[in-house]
Amino acid sequence: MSGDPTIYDIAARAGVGIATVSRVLNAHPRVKVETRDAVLKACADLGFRPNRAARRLAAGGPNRPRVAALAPLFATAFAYGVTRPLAAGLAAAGIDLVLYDIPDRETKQRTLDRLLGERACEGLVLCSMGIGPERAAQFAAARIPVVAVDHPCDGLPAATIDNRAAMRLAVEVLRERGARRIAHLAGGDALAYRERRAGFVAAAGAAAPVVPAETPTREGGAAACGILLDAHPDIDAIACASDAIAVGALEECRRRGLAAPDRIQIMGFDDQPFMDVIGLSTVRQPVAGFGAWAAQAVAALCADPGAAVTPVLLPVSVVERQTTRTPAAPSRRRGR
Amino acid sequence: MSGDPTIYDIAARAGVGIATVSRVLNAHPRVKVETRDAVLKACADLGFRPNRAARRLAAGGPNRPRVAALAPLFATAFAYGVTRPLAAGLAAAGIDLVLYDIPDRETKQRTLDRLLGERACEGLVLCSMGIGPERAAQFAAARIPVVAVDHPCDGLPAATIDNRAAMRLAVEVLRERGARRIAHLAGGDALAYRERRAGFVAAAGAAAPVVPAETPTREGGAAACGILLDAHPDIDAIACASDAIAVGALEECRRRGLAAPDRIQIMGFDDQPFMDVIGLSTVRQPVAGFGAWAAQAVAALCADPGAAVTPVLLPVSVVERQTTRTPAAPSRRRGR
DNA sequence: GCGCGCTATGGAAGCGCTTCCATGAGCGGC
DNA sequence: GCCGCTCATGGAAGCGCTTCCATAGCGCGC
Repeated sequence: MSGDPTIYDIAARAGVGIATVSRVLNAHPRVKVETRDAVLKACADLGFRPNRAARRLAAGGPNRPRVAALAPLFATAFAYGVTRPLAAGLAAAGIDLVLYDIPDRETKQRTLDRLLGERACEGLVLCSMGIGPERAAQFAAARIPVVAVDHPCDGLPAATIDNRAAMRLAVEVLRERGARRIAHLAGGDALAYRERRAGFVAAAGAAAPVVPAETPTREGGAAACGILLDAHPDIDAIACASDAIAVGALEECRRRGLAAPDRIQIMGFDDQPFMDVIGLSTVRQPVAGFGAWAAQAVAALCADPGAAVTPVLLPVSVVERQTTRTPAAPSRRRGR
Repeated sequence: MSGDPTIYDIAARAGVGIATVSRVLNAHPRVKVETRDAVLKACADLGFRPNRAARRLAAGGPNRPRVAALAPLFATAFAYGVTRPLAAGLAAAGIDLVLYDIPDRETKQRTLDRLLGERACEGLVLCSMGIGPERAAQFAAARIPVVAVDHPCDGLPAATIDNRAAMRLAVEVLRERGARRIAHLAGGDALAYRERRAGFVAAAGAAAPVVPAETPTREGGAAACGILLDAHPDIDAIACASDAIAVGALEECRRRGLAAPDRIQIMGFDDQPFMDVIGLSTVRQPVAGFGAWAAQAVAALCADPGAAVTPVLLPVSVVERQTTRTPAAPSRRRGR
């Protein structure tokens, strides 16, 4: 009786057989009320908690394959677009999807540990996050295929966008719309943000101002925009690392009386819901494409661990709205 | 060998013992390469898929309690606010959270069936959805506590808001801001939408126009708003059943050249992210309160099935922004 | 050439539960 | 008052896997 109590402990304490305990726990008829109460009391006394694994094993039932998806589900609306097609694709392949919200690094590690330790899944989708080589090796050893989305990861098949090129495109569009002094509001240390920053520097030159936002949020964007404008009042366009940052910047500009797009143009990144209402021009991410690719890739790998899954680079496009100037030509979108 | 293959089948086919099969599957060292390959080949040939439950049972390890949360995770940003505090509260109680996205009725039933059949959780949180009495009985029989949030459900402890009163409050605020002819853009058949509609009718009178949106989305809102304005051009305020509907209505009004709030006032419901940027006045839901309550309630019930959990009615407040007129008094918010 | 230690492997004992089957007790009808 | 029933219950056999322990084979040193 060291460790958690089992039905044997309950049976002993209630003075009945284990079969009876099982009947009580499963709400079978044909158990005398007093027996039932005695068992229930014993359960309560001992703090009994049936073992899920044992129940499932004994009860039989199908052993459906399961894939876990880790993502910062509620940090932005990014998961909106990714998760739906992922769930749909996996359901079509007869695979269950379990979602884990990963707000921070520590949660990520804990979740991965648990997934590995409990052998809780047959496949893994990593959204907007990477794992180290040791982790990858652990999953390989456990024969659990892993695919990544929105974040490349050494040795893992991944669907990504070319963040550098995307940011270069953003700068190009701003230039074509008449911008002369373009600045960048960068995100944090995450790979995607670093790449966007590198893309900006490549396109706008090392001399162009770059201010990192404390956090990739509206507040962070507003604060960074304030710093930027104080230091470089002549800026006439800002390419931002995310929509949230861009909205913060837009608010800060409005606060200072700088009209967009006439006095200053602003470009976001992501194209989250409602950005069209806000009128933010932005770089649109292929979120649904990420989800669909991940579903297909992980399903293939689950079915056959040796399957060849090709990494893909999904296209982005610039959606021009009210925070950039109207193009001379009639086209409203630029793809790449 | 009827049914799924087991390690015995693999062992037989590869001409080895089951212990060796297990070693291969768990990447133990000390297995000759050729033996390993033979086992792997047998696995591939037979389409072997280890049984998760058996692995966990045999491997031992902790049997952490687990709560499942069902919600339309990605329909709106509602889950943003609910899930975070829910996850945090459960983590503090040592309980794992598993999220299930429920886009439609069928998925709900399928998920509940599976949860019940696989005894996959020790507790359930229902977000924005109800279950029938038979379902509730099934969970009661399985001794799985269920709590509801944002949607009352017979016999289940729930955290809700008073949708009727909330909508009445919205109408009152609009009136105080000078509205004379107030209309309602209703949502669908969901209980919350029906109650909001009833609250509107109670406050505005049976003669006040009500147009149901085909879907509680921007598109649905815009279309319904068009119908409303065609039929009642003299409307000077719209109380909407959701923010999405309100944004659609706002867009439609702009399209028709009706300025908000001067010509027409618009009130949303929810206070989703970015509504402040859009400037939408709206009824704010206590989303974080829902999550926190659910965590505490279900944790208490898991620990002690007999625990007394009191249903709560959480307060809502009206957040006045740019789609309603500036109040004469300096206060910007009204609570209830 | 024999024994030792090491490696690769098989056998078997559970993990905690569900459930089939058997047992015993109580009970109405003849 | 005995027989055949039904009802409540206990015993034991797995569910498919991991892992401890034992065993067989083998190369090496003396």
